[in-house]
Amino acid sequence: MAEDMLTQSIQQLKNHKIRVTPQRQIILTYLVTHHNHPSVETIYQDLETQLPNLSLATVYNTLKLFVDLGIVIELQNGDAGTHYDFFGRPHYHVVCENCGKITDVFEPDLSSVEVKAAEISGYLVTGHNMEVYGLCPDCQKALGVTQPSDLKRLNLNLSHSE
Amino acid sequence: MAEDMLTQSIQQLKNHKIRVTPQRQIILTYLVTHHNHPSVETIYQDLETQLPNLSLATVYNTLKLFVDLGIVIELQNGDAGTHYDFFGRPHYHVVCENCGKITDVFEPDLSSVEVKAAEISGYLVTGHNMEVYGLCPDCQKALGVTQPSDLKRLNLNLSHSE
DNA sequence: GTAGTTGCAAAGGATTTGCATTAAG
DNA sequence: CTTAATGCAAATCCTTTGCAACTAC
Repeated sequence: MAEDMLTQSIQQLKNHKIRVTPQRQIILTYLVTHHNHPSVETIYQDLETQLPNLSLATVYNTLKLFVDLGIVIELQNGDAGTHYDFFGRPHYHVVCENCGKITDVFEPDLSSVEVKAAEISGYLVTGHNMEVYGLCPDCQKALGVTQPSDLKRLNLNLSHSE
Repeated sequence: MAEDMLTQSIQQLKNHKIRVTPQRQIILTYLVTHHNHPSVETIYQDLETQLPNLSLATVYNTLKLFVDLGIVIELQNGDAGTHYDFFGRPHYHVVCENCGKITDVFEPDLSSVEVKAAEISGYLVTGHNMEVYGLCPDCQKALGVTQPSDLKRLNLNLSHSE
């Protein structure tokens, strides 16, 4: 399964006549096997044992390449940098506005929204990115928030909280 | 209508005991009356006649404040900086991957996705942000692309184009 | 062999911060 | 008055770039 995704993505590189370097294979493998929505820095640190001379610039370049190919998508969670996620199956994300945690959600399918958006806007639609914001279960407990009205008590930098 | 939105947003500042300074009023008015999805730099330049001593830092601070209050949302379009949009009525955006243009779409309502995401993830959901990617009508013409299969001919940095 | 990639360091650019000054309530 | 907000400049941090050395094909 993860193997398939990896093989398929490498084939995609070959189709585009993009060289399959060890760096690209290792970063790709990392992304296929980790669902932790890593930042560039996280990927860089996690791979330093496997690739001692790996350059941050290479991580940046490689991720940009993967994003352009549609293999990987970019995410923001309110922290400083950009996070990345292998996009083998369409899904979207729920982001915790308190701790920045990102959770995958595979339902419902939002392709109908793409169709509708194309009709209304006249764009030739190629994809989408959905982010839902909220408080993750852990932060709800930690903050003593269990219903929407509790949010008003908080002086957090929570967006969308009226 | 635009007046209402402005009054309502200013009331929101007062409710939060946030001072209603001329800078905040002018930036808010700008956002309520412009649907051009401006960057910080654009806002800064457009307001320099009205507020000769306006500081870029104030624009940044003010926008961050408005985002935290949920009055305004942030958008990325692939260009360098962040863009902003007054969020008086829920809507989402279609972004051109070639020229960066951003178009508002007010249908369909996606609140049901929030509900579903909350059920699945256990988050207390407060909002969402949907971005649909594609080629705007102008860029379709300019590039001679009229159907999805034409995208394969392009060597552009288009994400999601396989 | 040769064009595309890498690693490194330096450069670039968006955003934030510190602090004295100003002004909202 | 009191405290938050502003403006300015410097600082910070993420990301990109230039270029010589290297390597996938």
